[in-house]
Amino acid sequence: MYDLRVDVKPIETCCSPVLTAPLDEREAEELAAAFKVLADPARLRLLSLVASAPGGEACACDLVEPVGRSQPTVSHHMAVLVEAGLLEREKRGRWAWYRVVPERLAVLRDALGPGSARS
Amino acid sequence: MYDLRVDVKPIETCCSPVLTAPLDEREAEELAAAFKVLADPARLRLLSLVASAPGGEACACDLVEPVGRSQPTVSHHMAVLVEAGLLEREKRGRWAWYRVVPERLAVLRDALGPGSARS
DNA sequence: CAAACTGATCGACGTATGTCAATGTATGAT
DNA sequence: ATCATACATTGACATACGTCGATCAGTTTG
Repeated sequence: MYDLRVDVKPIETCCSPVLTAPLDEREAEELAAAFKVLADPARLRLLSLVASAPGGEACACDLVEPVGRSQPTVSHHMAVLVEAGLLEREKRGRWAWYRVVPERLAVLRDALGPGSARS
Repeated sequence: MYDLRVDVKPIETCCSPVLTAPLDEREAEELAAAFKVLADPARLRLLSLVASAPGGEACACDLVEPVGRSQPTVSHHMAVLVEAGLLEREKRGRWAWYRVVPERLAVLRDALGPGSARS
């Protein structure tokens, strides 16, 4: 069950904070599906690799080696991240370039509660 | 593999933001394990039920029916949440009372990036 | 002590998921 | 056209995980 299109369209429309009110089953399933995407080491590493790449974008060809997985596995995870709205893919020639969608991460962060008191 | 004690002791010591620098395999595994705990609808509902309970605490006996799972399943999920440091358990007589540990959730939220600009 | 109740543990089962090798499919170069 | 490259897709496999029924353990009441 990899149909993790967690409502990628309305990027602000999701998930009241977990601590505010009891979630119903539907809300909980959506939020859980979103967190499931982040609940894998390879995907977290790929996400952070793209995020910290020069220019904010990274070529898939530069991800396979640092993440230590096979090329098909990387391709699989990138597809999951794109489908979840956390990454954008742009194909240039025979290369695939990825960029993070920070607003999407922000939605998940906000679901964990009110903004933190950062120093 | 339910050994999800994601370093429950040093509650502030975890996980540089995903977008800041590339995560190594170890960091990624820890963060992924933490998110995995949140990546289940039943656990999210239990968490939100406890969070929004009067007095900030809830008895396990009041969670089984609203979450729509069997008693053993609820007990299992509560154990996972406690082990991850997201909940505290206190046994009173034959009842088990749970309280959320907001600092723990804050750590995960911060891992998703800098504090958001809430309106 | 016996009975009742709350919650934890165990065992089993079905499904989901991460991984890779093999293969397919565009795109660019010779 | 032919070949090489970059990435996606497929198939298979092992493991992880959510779920429940049955049972166990501790506590309170009669």
